[in-house]
Amino acid sequence: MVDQTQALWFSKSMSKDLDTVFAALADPTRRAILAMLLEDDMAVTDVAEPFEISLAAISKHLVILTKAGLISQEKRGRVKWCKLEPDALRAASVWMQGFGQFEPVNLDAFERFLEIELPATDDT
Amino acid sequence: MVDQTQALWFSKSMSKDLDTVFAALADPTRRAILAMLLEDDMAVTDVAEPFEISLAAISKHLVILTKAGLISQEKRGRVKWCKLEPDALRAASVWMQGFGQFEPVNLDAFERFLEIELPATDDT
DNA sequence: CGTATATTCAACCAAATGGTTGACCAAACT
DNA sequence: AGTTTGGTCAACCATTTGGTTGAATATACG
Repeated sequence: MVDQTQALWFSKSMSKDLDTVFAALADPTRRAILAMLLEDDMAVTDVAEPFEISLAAISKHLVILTKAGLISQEKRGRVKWCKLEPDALRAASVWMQGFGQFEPVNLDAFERFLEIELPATDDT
Repeated sequence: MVDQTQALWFSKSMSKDLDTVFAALADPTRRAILAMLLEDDMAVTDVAEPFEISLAAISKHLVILTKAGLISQEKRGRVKWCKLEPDALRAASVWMQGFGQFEPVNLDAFERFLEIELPATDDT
């Protein structure tokens, strides 16, 4: 039933983390923003420019991405710069990789994999 | 590695795919269900058993997971069996890998895994 | 047959989401 | 100083989401 492996991905902090990260990634506008930031850091106005929605809407998206830890924002002068923080994707990536190894035989390997990878990711 | 996947992120169908997959993963109940199905196929009632919400709510979650392609459901007799479909996670994994500028934790192992698994693409 | 079991459906509800607009504040440029 | 620029805030709106309940539909069992 519920074994030790599951305790890791059911842990409260981890689960809340994954909630916000996956929810942030579920919106195409936000994924597009992340893709833009992959090329370079950008000011909020420049992030908003290619989209047809209002600047305020983009600002909200950026807040969501920031809360998910997927980007960081630093204000220099009156300009707020947005920077990709790909580390936040690691927890989600690790979680997802567990489902790739679908064969029950590989479950032990996944368990070991989690124990190695998770401590480097989440220590809040 | 980045430019190869780049075309994928912007394609409309892919984007809609990612919408539904990431949205499905954003709910802790649904992730818990996936984790349960990792161990074995299960009937809807058995999936619902450890949760405190109603069976109907679980049934809805299973519909969402099915639409995202993350599970499949097969009705045998009056029992509907739920089966994990980890292939659906692959698209999301690949998308996330594009942001893999961050120091690869163990993503090279994941890449090798992808190369092994990708040709064995089974249809639903 | 009648009844229990497995699952979904339909109607409803509260809360969250993604968007708008206009007011607002702080920094920069004349 | 006054005005433009960069960005957020607040109030609103429509839609979606995640949950409930009770009725409905199969399928199995005795």
